[in-house]
Amino acid sequence: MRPSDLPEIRHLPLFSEMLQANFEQLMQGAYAQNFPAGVELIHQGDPADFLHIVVEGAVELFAEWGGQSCTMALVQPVGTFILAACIKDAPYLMSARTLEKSRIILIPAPDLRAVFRRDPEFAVSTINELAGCYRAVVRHAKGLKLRSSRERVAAYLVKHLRRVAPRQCFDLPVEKRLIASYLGMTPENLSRTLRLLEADGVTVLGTRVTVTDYARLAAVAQPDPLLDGPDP
Amino acid sequence: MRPSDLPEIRHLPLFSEMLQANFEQLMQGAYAQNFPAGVELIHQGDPADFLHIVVEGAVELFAEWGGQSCTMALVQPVGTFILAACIKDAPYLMSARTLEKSRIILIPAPDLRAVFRRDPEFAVSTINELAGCYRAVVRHAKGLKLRSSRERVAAYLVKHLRRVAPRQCFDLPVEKRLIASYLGMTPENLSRTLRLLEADGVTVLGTRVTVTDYARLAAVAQPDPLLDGPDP
DNA sequence: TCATTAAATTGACAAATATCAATCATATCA
DNA sequence: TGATATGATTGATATTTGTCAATTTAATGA
Repeated sequence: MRPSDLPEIRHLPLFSEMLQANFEQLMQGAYAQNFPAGVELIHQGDPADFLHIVVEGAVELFAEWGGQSCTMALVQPVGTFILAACIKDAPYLMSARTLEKSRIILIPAPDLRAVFRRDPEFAVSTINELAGCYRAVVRHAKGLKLRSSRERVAAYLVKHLRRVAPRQCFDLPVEKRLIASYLGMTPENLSRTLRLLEADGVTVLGTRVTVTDYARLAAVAQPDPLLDGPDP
Repeated sequence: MRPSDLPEIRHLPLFSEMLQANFEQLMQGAYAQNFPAGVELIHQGDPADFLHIVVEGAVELFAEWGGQSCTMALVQPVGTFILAACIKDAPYLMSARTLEKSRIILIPAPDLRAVFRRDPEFAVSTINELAGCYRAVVRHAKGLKLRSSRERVAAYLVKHLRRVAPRQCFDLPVEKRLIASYLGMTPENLSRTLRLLEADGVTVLGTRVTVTDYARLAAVAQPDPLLDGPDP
């Protein structure tokens, strides 16, 4: 574990409120590992051994069934994943792979479970973290069921325009095939949809997204905090 | 609050481990209410005031956007809902309505938040409850993205055959239009799909489902605990 | 730099799913 | 019990989305 990792982790909402002694103990059992891009960190169905924290790089959470695969979430620094499986001591529901060269902190699941039994502040933080994760998946499921693929794409663009940059343009954070999979559609369908959205005030050239008419795009997306998350 | 309500609630995993004193305090602020069928208990977007517990009847959680609506979950006795919104003190992501005459216990959200800060056992139970809810939605989202509607219907039947009754037949727990909405399809599509599944060892007459060839149906559904939940 | 691989795009087509309308069945209630 | 409303089913059709194949574009590494 690198000394510079600690403050970053300590500042995560999940760890910021707990007692220093407990944090130190948690970190004592933890270790860091560097992975190249494209490494499968965990495989769905395996027993949950470690809470994972992405310190550098990017990780894709994906799911497989019947020979297919789909992206479920993207974790970027500094973020944790598969907390719920660790807590329930249950098999992972999702697999995870690095999208780029990544640095991951691993905290043994039993340590985690032991500490939140002792440290009420950490328990409260865990509760808040889980509640947040739950709400994020509910929003995602709502989007899948209530919006058409065109609306999902528009909403994705609006969301990133507001979050990543308040300006008229931004770069897509990952490959389009991942975005397509995350949005529950094929790459071909995404490609065509982006082309069609040019009539609604947005142009995509490579990874560069330029919004020429926000109102028009928003009219397609109908952004809603109950589907897209809170405004900031 | 009826005296007979208490033991039932106390036996819920969420409340079974906490100190009696804290349970009593929680129940002191709580109250019960009886509702006829078809009442909207909560509306998405409203601030989260109360944790809801269904003691009798049945409640549908649904979501709305752009003039459409879809079923997200079904809560039956004895079960809780919208815990996450209460914890985060955030707007409800889903609306809820009674499907039949129902008896609901309401626990003020601030009481809830106060008690799990004091009672570590309750905090741990809350963590487990939330982790379970999270995993349930993840499984639901996986099903929506990875399975076709035919496969979702088959999986739904297999799941209920194993859960509700180990025998060859059972009754659908709710109206077909709700099942369709829950599975992310139209009632017409569900109707046709059920007819087509007759070639795969299942017959549906009204609400009665009869499975004549489990192996065949299971071959369509490819049941998987990572999508359908644990076996029991 | 070029060669090689992977991703993105495009077109033609097929399949899945939704929509609309009509009918049938079922439940509810006066 | 019969009248009425609601849900379920069915057929015809439109729309959406996926699949397959071919090509272009971009990224990567020797």
